[in-house]
Amino acid sequence: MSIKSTLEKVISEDLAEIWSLLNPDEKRLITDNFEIHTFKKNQIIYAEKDDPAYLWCLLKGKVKLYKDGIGGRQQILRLYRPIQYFGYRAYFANEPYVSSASAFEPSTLGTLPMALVKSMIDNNRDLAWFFIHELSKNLGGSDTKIVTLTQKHIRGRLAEALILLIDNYGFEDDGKTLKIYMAREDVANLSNMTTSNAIRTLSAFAQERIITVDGRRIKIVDEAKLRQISKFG
Amino acid sequence: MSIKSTLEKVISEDLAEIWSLLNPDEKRLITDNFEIHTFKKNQIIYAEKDDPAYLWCLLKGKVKLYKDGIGGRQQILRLYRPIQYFGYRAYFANEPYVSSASAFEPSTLGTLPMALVKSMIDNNRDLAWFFIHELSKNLGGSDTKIVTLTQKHIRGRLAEALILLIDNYGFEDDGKTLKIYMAREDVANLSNMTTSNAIRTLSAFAQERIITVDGRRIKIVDEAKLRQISKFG
DNA sequence: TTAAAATTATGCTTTAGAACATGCAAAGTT
DNA sequence: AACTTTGCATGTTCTAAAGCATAATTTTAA
Repeated sequence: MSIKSTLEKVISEDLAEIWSLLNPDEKRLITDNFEIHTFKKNQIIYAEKDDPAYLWCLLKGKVKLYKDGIGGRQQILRLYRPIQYFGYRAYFANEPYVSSASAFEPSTLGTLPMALVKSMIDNNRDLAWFFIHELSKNLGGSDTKIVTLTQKHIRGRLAEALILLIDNYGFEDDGKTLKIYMAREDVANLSNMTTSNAIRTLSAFAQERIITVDGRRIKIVDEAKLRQISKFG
Repeated sequence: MSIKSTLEKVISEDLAEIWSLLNPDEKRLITDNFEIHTFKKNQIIYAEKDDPAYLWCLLKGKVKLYKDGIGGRQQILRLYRPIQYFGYRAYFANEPYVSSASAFEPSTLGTLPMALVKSMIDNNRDLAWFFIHELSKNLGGSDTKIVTLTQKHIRGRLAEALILLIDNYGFEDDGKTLKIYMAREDVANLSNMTTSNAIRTLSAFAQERIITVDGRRIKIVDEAKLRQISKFG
């Protein structure tokens, strides 16, 4: 398939959520300015303190948004799956990025210049509402995360992280195996704990028959128990 | 002064930031639907899980946005001063409140029905941008808070909280005394620590001549040192 | 294929900060 | 004035989780 036809296919099929909000002129503007980029596993898409210039659209693969903290400790803030948009917050806030984005696995992304997005929002109230809604959802999520990450104990935080992975990436065809295969270190960075404790606590959950672990393959055996631990334990 | 003229004065003078974005019809809509409410010290304005119905505008006093966590532990998420707006996020996200708001001291607030705000955003792109900008700033702040509250040590967290108080409420005329007088428990709830540790660490800072403490009156003696502690130690 | 590096797994030690207890002092209340 | 409540201060104990060390396993590279 030619690059041109791939682009049109990608844009018309995969951008569905935003695409349906646009008129023909706007659609034209997008196809003319949309650029496809590919990233290798662990490749950085943008970094904290960079100036935001593009709206990023994840078309294929998985992306993590994270923040580097003290002593190399990293906190994963959000996970993205196709088709989701990110990278716009800092532009709207008129400030540099406060977090970084990198590809979890080989990924394909599209970009649109934020200046273009801005002018389209000016002329399309649905698009404005799309971003108001996204920002509002994310803000509620971050506010909640502040409390859970600071107040829940290790088991509760890990259980919550596993549930987040279920909700974000779902299961393989067996309906049990998590459709994401991440290093223990990333599990730790998601749950605000050290790698050692992520390993220890995963082992404990396996011993308790809540999950099974085979390398990076995690099967959820007792999701109800997991939700209970997340809520209380 | 009559209630009516007070209302007009309040609206035209104090709502400046949003007011200037509106046309005469919109201004009329606001004056007709704006309601003034007063709250006593520590009175709850709205609570987590309530359904959001109003845009709140703080006209006088101080308000804290907080979330109740585990074992009665409370995390203060944001502080408001006149003239600032809040209470709209949950409505835009189409979900119940995930946090509560209460008056720090006797306060005056105004409300506008969110349905009205929504229709005004539909017809006023500047108003849409106002909220996109606010939400984006707040989201960046919350994402940053996730990392500082989970990774910084007690002294760093307290130093950061004090700096937040400086930035939010500033100083009395002497240029040193914090213009907010909060219980040690609230200082603790702002910095993710126990009341005991807030007391201890404030005492330590006083001993080190970084601040002086006289009851709830806190004087910032060495702001540079405070910023240094916030950044590193 | 072998070597090197990274990742996973576990045991042991240390520690930051929570939990608890107690004493004072200030400020209302009767 | 006596009593009660509330908030501040400080010392002591306890524990969840970090830090460290080491080994086994897996992955990558040469």
